[in-house]
Amino acid sequence: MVDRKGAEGVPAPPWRKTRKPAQPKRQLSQDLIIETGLRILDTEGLDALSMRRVAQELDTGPASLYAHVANKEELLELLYDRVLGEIRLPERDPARWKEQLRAYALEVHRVLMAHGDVARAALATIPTGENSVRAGEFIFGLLVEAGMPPREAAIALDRLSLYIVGDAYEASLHYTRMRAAGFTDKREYFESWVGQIMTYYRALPPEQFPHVTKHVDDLVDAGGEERFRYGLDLILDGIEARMPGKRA
Amino acid sequence: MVDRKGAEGVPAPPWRKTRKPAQPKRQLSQDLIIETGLRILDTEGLDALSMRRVAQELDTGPASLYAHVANKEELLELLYDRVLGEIRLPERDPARWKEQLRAYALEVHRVLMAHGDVARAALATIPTGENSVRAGEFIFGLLVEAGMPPREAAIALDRLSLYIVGDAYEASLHYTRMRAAGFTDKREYFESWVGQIMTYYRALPPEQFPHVTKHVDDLVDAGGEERFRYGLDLILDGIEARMPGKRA
DNA sequence: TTTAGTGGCGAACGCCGTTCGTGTCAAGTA
DNA sequence: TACTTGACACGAACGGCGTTCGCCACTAAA
Repeated sequence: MVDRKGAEGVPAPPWRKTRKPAQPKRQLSQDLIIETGLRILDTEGLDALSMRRVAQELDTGPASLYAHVANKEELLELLYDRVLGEIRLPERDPARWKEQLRAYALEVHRVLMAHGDVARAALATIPTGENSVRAGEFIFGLLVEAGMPPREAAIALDRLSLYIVGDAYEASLHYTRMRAAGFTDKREYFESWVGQIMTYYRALPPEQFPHVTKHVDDLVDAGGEERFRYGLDLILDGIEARMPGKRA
Repeated sequence: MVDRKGAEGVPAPPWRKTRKPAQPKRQLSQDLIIETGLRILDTEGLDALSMRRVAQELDTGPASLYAHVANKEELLELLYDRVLGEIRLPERDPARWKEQLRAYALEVHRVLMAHGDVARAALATIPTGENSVRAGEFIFGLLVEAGMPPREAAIALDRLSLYIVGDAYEASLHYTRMRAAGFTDKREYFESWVGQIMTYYRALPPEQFPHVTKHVDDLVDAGGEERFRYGLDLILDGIEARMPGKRA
């Protein structure tokens, strides 16, 4: 009551707790919470994303968040959909469905990877957000318009999504593990952790595991992007083979 | 020091706490802990699997477990490998590699599903346990002996594993969600939860989402096993197309 | 000026994983 | 037989979590 703008020049008496520094305390809102959550997710990872942490960032207590967000799970869903909002979809062209499907998959993968840990929140969710519906309409429509029976197109969409998110999820686990171990450099982490595994594999009895022991390097090599593309093409080729009108 | 066997006839003074009832207190061991953990995982799900819960089941405090298990993560890895121990592998026959690969995938999937939630622990792990190495040797050897270059076989193995575990993981999330919502019957859950989603989808503006709104039933139908097989065949066909010696 | 209503949030509840220091007892040694 | 030693067991506590309850300060209406 006493702290008014005009009094700013005079220091407040020290016994009066500065309850609210003159600033009008910017309003909480779901949007603000989401943005803050996303920032934490990007810079500190999913494990650091607690309601308390978000509240702290907003200079308040955790209880305040529950007026705008039902619970943590809902917050994660909102975060996921926010991230999905970053994917850009081209004009649909059923004649080039395979090409477009591939580009879409790579785009989603890219976006998920760009937000390190969000995939870990994603897999735990059944997508109902606006942006994920939009993406669903794109893919599903593409396949249907290319001639695939709707039921089959639905399954194909589901499998493709599972693959994309699953891969991103796995990658984010490595990322998390790396951070937990205190590494900041990918190369360092790789050499430390993966090195251990390689040593272990090499120490296995060769008569019992001839192939594994002989090709440790190939097995253990992370090579993320290449692996993702390989599996993606596996799936796309499979879909193509099942597409009616294809030589069949 | 005072409680001796000979004094058993005399009731202990009430102020002396009966520290240890005569029973020799069966020994803790890593194996016992794993079995207990697995039982909890099967009957109550991953969310109920805490160190405290395991300890309670063993009539002790959580601290006691740490003598046999480094931490919770290690316990989960051990649980996962224990479950993998249940998969049965046939004699390897490279001539029938595709058939065997398919059977293997279905077997692993079956075992993971049988232990409801274990897949949720699995995806968070880089497999180093004895049983997972054994499985790896089987698949990898099969592909290599069928003529696939080792590097490619390694990637194929990786992608296939990701798919299997990813699908089981997703299924276990539904399972968990179902339990959390208090349903015990699959049908009930399906109709309640999935029904909501269908209502939501149907309420979307048709001009913006023509395909999704028209085929809600196909999109939302869970149909787990069928979907898994569809994606599996997608992948296997893709691998076959890349197998040297195939017409190619 | 009083009142009613509402959003913000401090404090607390009951969980969690993990650690520390002590208690207990069996086996080995004198 | 008496003592020492070492390994195991574990109560208690630490610092974190998600979530709820009920009060408080404030605004808008009367």
